[in-house]
Amino acid sequence: MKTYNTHQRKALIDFLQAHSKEAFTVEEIVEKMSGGGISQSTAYRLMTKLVEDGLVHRSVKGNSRSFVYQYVNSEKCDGHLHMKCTDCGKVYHLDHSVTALIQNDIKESTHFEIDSHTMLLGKCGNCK
Amino acid sequence: MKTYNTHQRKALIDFLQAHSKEAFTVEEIVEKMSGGGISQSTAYRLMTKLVEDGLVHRSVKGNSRSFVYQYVNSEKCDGHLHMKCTDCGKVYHLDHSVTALIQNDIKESTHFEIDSHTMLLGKCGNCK
DNA sequence: TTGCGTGCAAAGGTTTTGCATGGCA
DNA sequence: TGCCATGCAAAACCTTTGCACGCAA
Repeated sequence: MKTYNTHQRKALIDFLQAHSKEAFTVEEIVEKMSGGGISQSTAYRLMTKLVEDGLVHRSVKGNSRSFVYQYVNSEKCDGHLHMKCTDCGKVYHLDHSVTALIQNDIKESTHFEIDSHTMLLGKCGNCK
Repeated sequence: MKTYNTHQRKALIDFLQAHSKEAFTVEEIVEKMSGGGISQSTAYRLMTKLVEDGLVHRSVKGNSRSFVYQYVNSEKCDGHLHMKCTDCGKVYHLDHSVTALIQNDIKESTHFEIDSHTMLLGKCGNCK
């Protein structure tokens, strides 16, 4: 199955990369990309693929039954921990230094080696 | 607002407690409780309350847009983090002191408050 | 007896899909 | 030119809600 590099696909990836510190619903993406011209169904179809490819992370938005998407290239995320806000779904990256600090705390007391796929859950500064 | 201890409520909690190592969709719960006689709408309404009350944990089922529910009384798990070995699957509990250390590390650098539902992934001392 | 809880069926919101058309390689 | 991607609208899916009745306290 070939994958065409269409205008919509390029525009969507550009948008997500440019706002990689935010998490959006598909509705928001379509709205904010109104200049980029992408339909809702295409957006849904592309998001599914991007999630499968590990370029985008999907999480539940608050207590709703909709999802938010965020550009989080899993290849580039090795070596540091991530935190996900259980309210807004946004994913944050922890510094390597803090990651190392935590890994050491745990290793010293338990001999357990946490890996960086761990997603720390909680509430971010904006949602508290 | 009073809370009546109805037959349906009792039966639902009994069921979830008895299967606290499994996670179910509401559909599955209604089906498996067919003897217990609970309607889907009541099940949804009760699950919402039990999640709010911290007796039940809700998570997304795979890639679907439905949720699974599991009895995980947060009172008994609060205050410390959990680690799951990706090799043997065993879940370990971190000491309060180490938990606090980690929570502080993160809070100081990011204002993010991690909660104890977080499951730290990695390899335990036995599996390395 | 009071008023919250329940069940049914209908509504609601989000995501997926069928089909004809468009456009990349 | 061949075939995947797109857009539209309709369908599907899961969950929530309105309403009348039932039942716990």
